[in-house]
Amino acid sequence: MEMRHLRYFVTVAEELSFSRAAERLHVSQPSLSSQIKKLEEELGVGLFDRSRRRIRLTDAGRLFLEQSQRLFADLERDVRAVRRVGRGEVGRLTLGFVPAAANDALPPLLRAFRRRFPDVELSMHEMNPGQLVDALHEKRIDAAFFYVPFEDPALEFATVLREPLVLVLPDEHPLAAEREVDVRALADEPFVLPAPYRGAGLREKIEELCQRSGFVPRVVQEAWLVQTAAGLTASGVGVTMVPASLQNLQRTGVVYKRVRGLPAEVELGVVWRRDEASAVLRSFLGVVEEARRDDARGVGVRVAGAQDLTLEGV
Amino acid sequence: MEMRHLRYFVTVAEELSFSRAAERLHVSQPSLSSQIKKLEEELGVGLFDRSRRRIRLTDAGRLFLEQSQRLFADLERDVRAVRRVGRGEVGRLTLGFVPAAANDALPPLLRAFRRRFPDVELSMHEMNPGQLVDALHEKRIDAAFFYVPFEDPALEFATVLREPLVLVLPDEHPLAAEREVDVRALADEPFVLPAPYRGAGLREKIEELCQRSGFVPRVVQEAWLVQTAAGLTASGVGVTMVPASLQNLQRTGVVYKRVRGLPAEVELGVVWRRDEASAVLRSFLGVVEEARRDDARGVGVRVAGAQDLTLEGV
DNA sequence: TAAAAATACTCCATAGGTATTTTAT
DNA sequence: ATAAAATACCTATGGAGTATTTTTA
Repeated sequence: MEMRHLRYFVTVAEELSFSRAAERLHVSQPSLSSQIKKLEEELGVGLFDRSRRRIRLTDAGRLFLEQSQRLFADLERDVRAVRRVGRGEVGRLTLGFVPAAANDALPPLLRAFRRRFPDVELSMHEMNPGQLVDALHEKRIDAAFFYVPFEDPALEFATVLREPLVLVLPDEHPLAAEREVDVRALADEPFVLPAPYRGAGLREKIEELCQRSGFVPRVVQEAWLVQTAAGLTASGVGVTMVPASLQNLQRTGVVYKRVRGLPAEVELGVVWRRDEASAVLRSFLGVVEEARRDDARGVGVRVAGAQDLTLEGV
Repeated sequence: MEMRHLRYFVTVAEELSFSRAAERLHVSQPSLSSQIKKLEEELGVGLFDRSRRRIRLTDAGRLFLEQSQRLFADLERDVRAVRRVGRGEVGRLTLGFVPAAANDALPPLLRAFRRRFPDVELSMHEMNPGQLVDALHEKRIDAAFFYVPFEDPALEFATVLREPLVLVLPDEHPLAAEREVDVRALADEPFVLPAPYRGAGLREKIEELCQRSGFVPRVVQEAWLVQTAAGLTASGVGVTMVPASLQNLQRTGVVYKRVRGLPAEVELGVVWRRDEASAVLRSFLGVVEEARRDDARGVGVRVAGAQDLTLEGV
């Protein structure tokens, strides 16, 4: 039995006329007759009573009409649902992120995604960068937000937010009086920095930037959260560096300073499995990409804005 | 979209291999690939992830697999139900009958029908012959039991039970002493008979039989039920004639006598609309026909049996 | 390199069309 | 007599086959 047979049958049953049904179906009346006959033969059941001039449904035909109509309704609903899943409009997306991402980058992205894809269930998981990489490999999460670049043959990334690092000093530190601090002044300072996570954390980015400025930071203390690092700085353990957006945490006892001569910025990225084909993930990456393009109008604006706010704000 | 596409898709999804699925479906692998591709194009949705050596279902494919499997299960169930209706194994059958039929003919027929077609709902309606004919024409009932032959171009009938008429006499009637009564002795007797119903009742049969014996019965009283007629006979209003099976109503005050020279029997028949094609009715008529054939082994046995029971019993 | 899917083409089964007959009112 | 469905026969679309290439592990 083919769908065609059901389509033809339903139309004839609705019209109670082969000729009219044939017209509606854009086929000839004999073709229609022949197909209905085949259907009846396959079912072994007469569906129409042709003994009178005007055909009528048999009891079996009446039942089959109901069932076929329900089948088509179900099928249409099903196809719609499948198409939505295919377009990544429904489903589940599991995201991991480092706490710093939740501060500035994530909220507008999630808001935009929720608005465009309200039927995707979001599941958010805060972890450290090492855990994020493992979770990606083990498919416990679909995408992760942490600091990039991060090289892994199985993973792919895109930059979400680019921002400069700012120096965090105890407020009674000698350099706290300066408007800007030269990077070379930091060579002998004791540093509080995040722990390294096989290349996936902020620690590696900061060390690399310092190295490009000609020194290796002397780490006296490690802290997982940048907030903790700032707290330790306030208590005088050492200086630290945080992404500019973290200045929003108006912590007392510290001052934020732009660093003159620090050559680059850190990039928060979204990372996913290269071979992942999930439509929901594609939807999400689409939203990320679009947000990135909107911001591109002012990479400057946004980054500078954050930076300015920073430097003036504290 | 055709059923073939769904069948093919389900098989590939179950096997997770085009080659194995093609084997199971008895088609070549390229045909299968091409049909699946068409399906994906029509849906606008990728159903399989072919990027790895072993194909996998996409999220949309996984959903579509579930839905297609459910569709096939539904369809199979539906077809089974339609076939049952087509064979007249389920449905509703509305029967009408004259009270006399309920006495002897109907119970074994209904019992046989119920056993063979337990899922047909039976609805029984007791009426007089005129009402039965109207109910048939107006399609309020599917078949009726009353005395035949009955000529109506729209109706068809079959004999269910053939039985002789027996004479009912008040027990102190002069003829009550005889073993058999000669039909000519009845020419001047006052008769209590059922009312005429446009040819559909017992009245016409009895009158016809008497006429063949050379007299017109003098009807002094009409009674709808033969039971009533027998009651009136007991109170001396007149004599009557009833089908032999009615003697089972061992009424006091009357005696039943075989009539010598009465040329024929009356036939209880089942009557239905000639153009009625209902499978349930066909089922019922099939059971009736089979019972008739079973009895045929002894039309004699049954009729004679009833007759003997009659004549000895009272 | 080997196994599996995709592509290129060829063929034929059958859905569909045209002309006509049959049927029911 | 007429409108509608069935029948007979022909056409051609597209499903299926064979041979081959492409892809992935």
